[in-house]
Amino acid sequence: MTGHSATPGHSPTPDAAPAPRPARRTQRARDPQARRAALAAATMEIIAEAGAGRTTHRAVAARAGLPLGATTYYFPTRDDLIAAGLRHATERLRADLDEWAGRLTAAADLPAELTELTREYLADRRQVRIEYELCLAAARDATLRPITDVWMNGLPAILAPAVGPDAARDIGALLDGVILRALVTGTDLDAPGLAAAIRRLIR
Amino acid sequence: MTGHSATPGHSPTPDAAPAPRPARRTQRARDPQARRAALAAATMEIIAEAGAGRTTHRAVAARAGLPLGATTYYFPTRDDLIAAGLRHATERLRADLDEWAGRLTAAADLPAELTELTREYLADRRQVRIEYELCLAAARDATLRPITDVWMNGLPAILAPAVGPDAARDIGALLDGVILRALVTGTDLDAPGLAAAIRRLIR
DNA sequence: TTCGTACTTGTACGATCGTACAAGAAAACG
DNA sequence: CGTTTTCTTGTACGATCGTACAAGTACGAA
Repeated sequence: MTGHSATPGHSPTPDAAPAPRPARRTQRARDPQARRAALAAATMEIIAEAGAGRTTHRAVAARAGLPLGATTYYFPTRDDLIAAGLRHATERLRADLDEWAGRLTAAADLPAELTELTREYLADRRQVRIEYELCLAAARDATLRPITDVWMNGLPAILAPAVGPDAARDIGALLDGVILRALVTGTDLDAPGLAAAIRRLIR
Repeated sequence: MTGHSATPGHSPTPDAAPAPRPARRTQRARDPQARRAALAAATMEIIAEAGAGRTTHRAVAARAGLPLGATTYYFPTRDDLIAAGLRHATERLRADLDEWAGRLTAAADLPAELTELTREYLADRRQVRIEYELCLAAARDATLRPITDVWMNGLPAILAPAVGPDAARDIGALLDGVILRALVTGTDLDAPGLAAAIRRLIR
């Protein structure tokens, strides 16, 4: 994070001499809800790129194109900021899972369809990284655990009606591991191998 | 990381006035190799507790009971420090895996023994956290990937002779996922469920 | 023993951080 | 309309960071 580009249009000299004539200030149109969402989305991106531990108010502000004060107004502490970014990521995951539920219930060959969905999920490694960043953050900070509920139980809940609760849980764990390995090695998914493993777990 | 305890016995006033009389300085006995190892071990601990992104030279120095300059002498940049900590963690993992290999080849019931080993591995959550911290760091920085080799291929290599390469890989991924889920939820392992899943993956 | 190298330690500098806050502008409300 | 509240923005402060370095000590080679 050496030398992050300056936020355009803001104070050119942060710690300068106090100007006795403040003059007029321009503000943009207000939309607090959208602003909060934009900040959460920007935070999510920074977490994916730099990691939760290296995510700062200033980096988020620069990414969102907003002044520093905007981040601290909506998320006063760094913990607030991180939590918002992670929560935003799980909301996106929830949306993905809704699509998964639809395609899986309509699929003739469930293991094949699940494998294909995994392949598509792996296309955006940045998104995947955040999920694991969330896991690590939750492992360290128990107050974040409610956010991980979607991640932990989302897929098993979808699969359980079709394959039973035990197999659903096993497949969920298997997918977590497979995705993690693809993430670390940077390699593509071994689709036939995954489909075969899923079939074995079903029975 | 607010208010980390001061390193004992060192400079009481870091940025003080320059003393014209430096007086005598005491140094402890030298053992560069041991020092490097102690620093790597301390780094590993800090990574487990604070995360790789929040690991600093100063925190490591304080943990090791050494002056700041000791950390920057052996690991000049932060990246060097993190890499050393992660490498140290994989060396410890390698030692664990050697024990795993012995017990697994001697086991009458491989799935049961593997489940028991996993249960024991989960006893030290700090160690587990580092492994996943390593995964995330490697996912972001490709130069760290060689360090992850033990983690990725260690267990499958042990299992392959007994169950074949495909099942070995699947079981490795399943275990990664199961461990991750236990880490995040903070719950204990579902031993019977895991053993059953392993058996299904073997055939 | 002398010398050179490797190591130790304390200190320093500039950058960046979390967080706080005052001054103003928009919107909500009466 | 005026007032109150909410939001915006720029700026500031003290702490901590990565990194560099000079001065000094231990130790192996000669």
